[in-house]
Amino acid sequence: MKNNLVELPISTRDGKFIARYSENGLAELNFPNAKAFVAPKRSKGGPIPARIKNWHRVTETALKKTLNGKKSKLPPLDWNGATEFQKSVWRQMLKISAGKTKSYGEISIAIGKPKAVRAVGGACGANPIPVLVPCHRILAANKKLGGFSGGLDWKRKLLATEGVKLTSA
DNA sequence: CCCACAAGTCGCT
DNA sequence: AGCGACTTGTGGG
Repeated sequence: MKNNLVELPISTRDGKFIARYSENGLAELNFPNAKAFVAPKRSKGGPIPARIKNWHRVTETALKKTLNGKKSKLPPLDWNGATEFQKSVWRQMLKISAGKTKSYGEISIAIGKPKAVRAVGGACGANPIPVLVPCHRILAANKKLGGFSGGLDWKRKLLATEGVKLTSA
């Protein structure tokens, strides 16, 4: 498997995100995780293909708008290697509009496997593109916050920005 | 209210 | 093959 991903930073008021692009589109987006943060080494000397620059521009706009609770056009997403199950889950998440939420249970029903709630949680955690693929809009059954692999702080902040009310916790 | 348990699916060891 | 993961519903103390 070739790992020719191009890394590009995106500076926002919430920190610097790292976007990774493959030949097919946006493959990964990372939170400005202060600790595990590694300075992006943009494709060793190689020039960045024009289409990637173009995607990056779209990604940057989309990310900033999303951080402001607005929806926006997304760049092509490269779900390379993902299983059909995961893609189904992520597709459902993309349908959630800003300010709205769904539960893991609702997602599992939407993909025709009402009992696969736990698997949905797993797929969520495996989501390589947080924020743009709104895994943060997925709440536990009774509108509880649930968990978030990118850090609960982010989930809270993102939901607060979108005006979502949480039942508790 | 809090704890324990089981169930469907994926990915890592 | 076994276990944990961003869960959920049920049962008991």
